[in-house]
Amino acid sequence: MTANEASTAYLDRLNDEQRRAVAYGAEDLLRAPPLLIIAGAGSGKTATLAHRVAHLLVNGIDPRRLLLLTFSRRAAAEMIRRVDRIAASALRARERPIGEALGWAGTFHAIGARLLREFAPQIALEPAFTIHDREDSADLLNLVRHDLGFSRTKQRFPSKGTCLAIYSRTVNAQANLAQVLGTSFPWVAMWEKELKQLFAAYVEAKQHQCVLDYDDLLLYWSHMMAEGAIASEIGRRFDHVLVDEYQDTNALQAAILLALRPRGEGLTVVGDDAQSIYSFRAATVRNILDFPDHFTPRAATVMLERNYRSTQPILAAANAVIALAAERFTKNLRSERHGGERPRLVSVADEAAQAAYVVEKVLANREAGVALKAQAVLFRASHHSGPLEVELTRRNIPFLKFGGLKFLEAAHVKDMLAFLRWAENPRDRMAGFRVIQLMPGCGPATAARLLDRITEGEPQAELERFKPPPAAAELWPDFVNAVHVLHRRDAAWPAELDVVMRWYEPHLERIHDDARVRQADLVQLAQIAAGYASRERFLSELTLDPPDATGAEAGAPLLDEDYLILSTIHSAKGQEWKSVFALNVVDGCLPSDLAAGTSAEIEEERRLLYVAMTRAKDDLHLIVPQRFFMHQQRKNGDRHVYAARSRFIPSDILRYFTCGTWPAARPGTSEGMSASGKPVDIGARLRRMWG
DNA sequence: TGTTCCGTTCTTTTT
DNA sequence: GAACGGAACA
Repeated sequence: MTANEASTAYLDRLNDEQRRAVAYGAEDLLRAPPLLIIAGAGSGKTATLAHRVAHLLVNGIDPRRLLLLTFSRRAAAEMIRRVDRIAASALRARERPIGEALGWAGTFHAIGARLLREFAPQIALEPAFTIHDREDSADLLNLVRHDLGFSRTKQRFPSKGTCLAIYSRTVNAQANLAQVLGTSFPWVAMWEKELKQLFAAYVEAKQHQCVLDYDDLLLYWSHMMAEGAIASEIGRRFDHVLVDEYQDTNALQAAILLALRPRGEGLTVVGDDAQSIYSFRAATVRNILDFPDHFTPRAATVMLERNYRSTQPILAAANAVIALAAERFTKNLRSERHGGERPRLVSVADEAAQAAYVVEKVLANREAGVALKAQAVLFRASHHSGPLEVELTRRNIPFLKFGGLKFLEAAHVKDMLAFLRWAENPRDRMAGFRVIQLMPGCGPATAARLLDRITEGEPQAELERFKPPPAAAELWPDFVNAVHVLHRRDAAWPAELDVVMRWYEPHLERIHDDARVRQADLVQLAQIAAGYASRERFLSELTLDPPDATGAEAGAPLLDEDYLILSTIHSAKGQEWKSVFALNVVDGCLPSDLAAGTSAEIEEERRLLYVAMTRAKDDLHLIVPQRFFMHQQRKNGDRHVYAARSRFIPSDILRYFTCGTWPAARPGTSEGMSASGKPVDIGARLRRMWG
């Protein structure tokens, strides 16, 4: 079908700038010059990108020749859904959803993994490689650190987590170690020589074990793109490459992209520098700023500055917050939605009162017809929602929490996955190391000894021949048997998971007192597993796209029900809700005092608050607990800390907010609810005199 | 020699 | 609340 037969009514729904972005390069869509779209919060960014994709498809671009790089799997799925809808209205007589044929949509890491498996033979890589998540990588690094004797140094050597962070930043920022230590980790700079040695040994260990970590997926891909023949083969596969959330990509990802489209033809990137919140992952705003100048002639830029999401007062407050940023590149957004109330800045006594406030307002909203799903509670760190979760559970309010992935980090889930990964790749030493130590009486030394034998000899024979410690003798045959069943692939997928589960059950009960609770997680794991075609797909995709939400009741699928959204601000990116509550808008939480080191870090925290505020459509509440609980204060132990309103909301922008305390001091005021018998908080009033 | 247990330390955000 | 390191125990 050609464009002439298709309806272009979808273009009429867009504003001028959006339409320009969507139809850019119309003269010759196969050689469209590079395009940068700067899309402010709520400016219809996703819609614009989806329209551009649909527009390309409607105009005859083959969906299989389109590469769509998104920030998360969720974003990719949403994009495909929208493209389908738009294309459907344009191509009336279509047979099946055209978006489904968009085979190449996903994160940089997921696409990298897929290309690497395919091109493995050409780059001397074992195609059955397994992928280490962050914890696995840190554990392996720790083992290597031990072997090199760095765990027994006189002065304290950086922890495994710090080592991994240094390694990761060096790789992703494409910088050298000394540079990274100097700017980001000055307190461990004296270990440069040892770190270099450690990383060399780490790389060797990974290669020996046929495992790749997250960074390797990009690093191998990038090196593969340096090989002219392979690079042009991969580049030729795609007519168009579109990248979402470009402000949160790093130097390595930019290098891959440029290698993929050296002249920029068919390249579209979308982002907003005011929403860059991933510099801790080495993302750099330079990618988006320098993009136009990478090409001759320069890439075209389209700015989307009309906000369709938030009411004018909400946007005015958000603009006021971001206007105080030290450095900005985009102008203030204009709201297309007039009327509405100013956002509320609410003082509450402590975190318990904060939870009570949220629950009360959320329920009131629901009474007024706003579904729970249309309301979200956002916070800086995953554990900030703890007291609220308790309160929601107590009052039987269902919720879904995004961010702070605890499901895959739970020991029992990791145990099961390690068993599967070890079967998939017997050289994956970390997996085997973990599994063997589940047997009673087997510690690190026994596990290492057995793994050495397995690597040297015939794995199955060595496993049978091995003389286990007395404590493990009884359970040993079952163990050997389970390993063999999986290794020989006697049971089909996902039945293999049952085999592992049957083997694991007695160990679960022996190791954990709360085995029953954990058992429920494993049932959920089995449900997830059933959705994947093979063991290999399950393992890779679970590592790269972990389930990002956890519910109140483990396992209960909440699909049709209504539920409140809880989310870290990071995980809330790209989303919107009618009502938004931001927790702990106090110094120490936002900005987090862990990120208050450099001014660049502070600026990123400011953008975080901006991102949180711009998620709201109609109704926004920023909550300021006067007192909150801190764990393990240095020397003094746990204690309550008196907090101040976030420095990102100084007095001179308070006029953009409706300020108040809750519960209200006197009945009959605008906030007046349940003031029954509460003491009048004179102190709070006095503080407000200066607020 | 290797495992388990106990006390101490530190706790962000995520592919 | 878990993760690490050292000490007691098999």
